[in-house]
Amino acid sequence: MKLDTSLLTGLPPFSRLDREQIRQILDDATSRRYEEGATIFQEGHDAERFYLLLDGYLRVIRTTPDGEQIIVLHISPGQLFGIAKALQRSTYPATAVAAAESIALSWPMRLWESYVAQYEGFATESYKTLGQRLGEIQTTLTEMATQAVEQRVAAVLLRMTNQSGQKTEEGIEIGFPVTRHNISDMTGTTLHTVSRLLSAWEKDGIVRSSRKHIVVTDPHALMLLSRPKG
DNA sequence: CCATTAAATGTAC
DNA sequence: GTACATTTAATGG
Repeated sequence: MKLDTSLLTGLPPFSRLDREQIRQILDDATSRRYEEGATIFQEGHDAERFYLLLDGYLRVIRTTPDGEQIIVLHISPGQLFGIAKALQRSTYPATAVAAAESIALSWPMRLWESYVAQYEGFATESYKTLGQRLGEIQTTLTEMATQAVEQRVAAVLLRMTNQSGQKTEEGIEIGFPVTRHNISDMTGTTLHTVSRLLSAWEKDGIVRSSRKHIVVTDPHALMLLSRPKG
């Protein structure tokens, strides 16, 4: 399939490139669709390709030695992922799973160096998003270590609405399917506690939820809940 | 305050 | 009907 150059034109890693350069990059790329729940690549496997998410949402997961899954972060459309080379790694540091049906472009990892060398701004923009992710991971870890469960869950809901929120009549809806179990993986608690919190918040008119689907109807109230005390 | 256990109810395929 | 999501109560650290 011939891909349109408008797919990449506005995106940070390619923002300083002209149409012809983008055309070349797209001709190197493979486009693929992933079902909800499909694994794009696995932690520890050889990093053969790097990716750009065009549509959908991904969960990036790490598995602890005792088999527990931690959701490290989410990837939104327009972001590069699986860029192991930027981390000086030859294997993927985490597993990427499609949280919703998704479409991603990918390139052979050997092109990474050539893009970095050849295209102005590609490296700096990529490292910028990498740095932003590290910051996000760090604040998540700090929250996990210092804040109570209720505050962590509130913070995670807010982060997901910021990353993928879509306005509806009711409020802001998280743009991909999320289960209580997913949220418990993100916050280091249990699905039961998440269920109780969401039920309580629903009664207070802060959220509205159904199966795999959450709408935040009162973001300000959640913001207050994400802060200690209260 | 929160995890665990267990049981019941919903909901999608 | 099966499988999975969600809720709720009970119990204990």
